[in-house]
Amino acid sequence: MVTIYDVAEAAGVAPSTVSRTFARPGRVNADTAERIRRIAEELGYRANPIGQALATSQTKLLGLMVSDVANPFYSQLIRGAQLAATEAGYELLLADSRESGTRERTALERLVPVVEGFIIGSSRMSDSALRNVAKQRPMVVLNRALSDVPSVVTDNAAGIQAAIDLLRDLGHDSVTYVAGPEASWADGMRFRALRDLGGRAGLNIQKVGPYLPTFEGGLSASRTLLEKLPTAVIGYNDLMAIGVMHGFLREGVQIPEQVSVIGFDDILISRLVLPTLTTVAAPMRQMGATAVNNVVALMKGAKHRTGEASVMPVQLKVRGSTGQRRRKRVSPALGTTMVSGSAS
Amino acid sequence: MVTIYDVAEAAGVAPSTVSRTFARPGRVNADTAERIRRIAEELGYRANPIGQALATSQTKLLGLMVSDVANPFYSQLIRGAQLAATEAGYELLLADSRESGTRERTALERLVPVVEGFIIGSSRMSDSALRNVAKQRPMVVLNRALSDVPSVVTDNAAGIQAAIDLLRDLGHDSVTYVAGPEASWADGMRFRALRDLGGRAGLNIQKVGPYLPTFEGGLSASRTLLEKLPTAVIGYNDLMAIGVMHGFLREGVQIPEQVSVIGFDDILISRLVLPTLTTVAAPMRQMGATAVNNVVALMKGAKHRTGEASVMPVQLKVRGSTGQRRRKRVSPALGTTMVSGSAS
DNA sequence: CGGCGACGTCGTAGATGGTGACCATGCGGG
DNA sequence: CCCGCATGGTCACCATCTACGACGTCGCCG
Repeated sequence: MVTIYDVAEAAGVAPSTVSRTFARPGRVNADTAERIRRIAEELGYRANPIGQALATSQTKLLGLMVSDVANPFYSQLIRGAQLAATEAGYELLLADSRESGTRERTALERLVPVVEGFIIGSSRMSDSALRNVAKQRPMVVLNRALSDVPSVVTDNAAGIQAAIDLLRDLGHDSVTYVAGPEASWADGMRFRALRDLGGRAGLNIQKVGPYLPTFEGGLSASRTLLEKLPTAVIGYNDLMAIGVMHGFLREGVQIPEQVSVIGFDDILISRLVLPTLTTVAAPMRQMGATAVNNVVALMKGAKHRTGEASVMPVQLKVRGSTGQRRRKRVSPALGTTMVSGSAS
Repeated sequence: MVTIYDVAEAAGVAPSTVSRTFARPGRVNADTAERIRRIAEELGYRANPIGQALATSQTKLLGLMVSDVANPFYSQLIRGAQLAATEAGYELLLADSRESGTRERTALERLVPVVEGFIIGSSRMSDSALRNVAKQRPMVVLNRALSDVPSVVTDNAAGIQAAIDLLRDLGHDSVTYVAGPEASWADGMRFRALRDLGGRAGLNIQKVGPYLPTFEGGLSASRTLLEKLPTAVIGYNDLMAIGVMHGFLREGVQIPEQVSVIGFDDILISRLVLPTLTTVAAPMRQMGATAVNNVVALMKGAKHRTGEASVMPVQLKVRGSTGQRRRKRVSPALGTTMVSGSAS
């Protein structure tokens, strides 16, 4: 490893001068700077980020904690965060809690001293633990509202409302929610919104779960659901909704003829399965970017206004998994009907 | 931040003693160590990884470069690498080249000084550039054989052979390969294996591409393919194969009745689309773990034997996207037939 | 019983690579 | 003549590790 000392010696200047030519150009004579730069180039000098980190306590590293890297839900989010981070001159340190609050905690403990700030996507930790971590470093949480801690969330209520409107228009009068992880804030939000808004709309709301927020989780849920055979199901996320669909199809239950299914997130697969999945889409990419930009702003000293969260708009993508209610009695209060959506 | 100096002062010992109690237990009296540990605990002391890194040049960080985080192909690989890394006491620094050799290079430049070793999945850089990087740090490449540089690859030839056998058994006499990125080593391997082994088996081999190794890439490819209407298609990876299938289905081409489609990797989606995708499965998780274990071994001083690569076995998963050839003339040389596989 | 060496324990000091506050020098202008 | 500025050197500091050496104790051997 060639250091500033090597360059300094070769150039006949003091180490600090070499440091300055890179760390604060302009602070050193243009000619000398040029010469030093050339010699550094010849010697193949690269500033050692660790030395810099120790001296300036800037690692140029941002942490991103996800609950499951393999979950396609995070694909675009990570991508968006990546882009924004690179843009801001930061590298992303990715950690995976694998749906466990404990693992999340230990991973965090290793991350925190190394990164300048971080983002926690779908935390499985308690509010207080989270608040505690936030005291140590600038941080932004995703899919969770937490006073005192800046957050980026999707408009769950709006998504649920759109889903309710669609289902009512299709003649449904009851909906079963397939719950994801109990520790997930978004899960609670979605179910409560469904219960409240759905109740207000005269819908009968049921709930099964919790299940793992994966395809397998949805598959398990379908076994329970097969006994009740609801006419409409809303899943915590797309992967689960798809698991439910597969469980139904495997048993000969027709979708959307017998059961309508709606998911959350609009991951790529939702457009690839058959029937294609109706889902509440969130701008994941922007979400990741917004989160990164918010931490960076925080690191630059921006103050977080308590209770304020970035709310990302959602959009209901009506596809092939939802359709007119056909089974059993016809709902007395029938809304305006619409064609069984199979468009994208 | 509480440092060893704070602990040392509180315990009435020299800083070096505190350092030793944590860095090399046993080198300090058991009682003193106990006392220091207790005081450190009380003060909430955590060793600063950056100071440690500077002094020992051990960052406990491993780099993992992928060509696209959003590609589900990497999901299980990343997961496997994660687990193995944690197991070995390392953290994973994930970088994304977004299918660009240039981005890969610059990202690498930022990673290299920080990590102790790294893994490059599906590199888009040249062999020489790669060899150059390998000189700086222990590294393992994935899906690429490179003398002098340890690598972990899947048995592409065996996978292709299995695909060929299946297609011949189903009565096919020509196969079109849908190529992925030109810079992908695996792509070249797969096509060459298909050309050579396929030729030997009396198959007529065509090729279209290159296309992006994504769903969209496969969709584009399908537009070209629709003109030729081959009876059998092998895609560079599952995502492309699924893209091709969708392109075909959208135009009313039936799968597998009119065209058989085979992919590579066996990503989750392959089991979820309809028809389910026949594909060459690789043990991605083990691959990630093996790669990590290999770098770690390398870092510990293990010597790499030139030309030697870890070859992961593959397995052909026959599903619903392949079937008996029906269109046009019947092949003169008909192998042993087998039922149109719709099993898992 | 005295002396010497080995060993266990811990402190001192320097090293890691880079930064930045402070200071010294020299020059030009008012 | 003095002031200010541009420039570059000196040195302390960031948090931790470690080679070396000091010191005391113990045991062994003469």
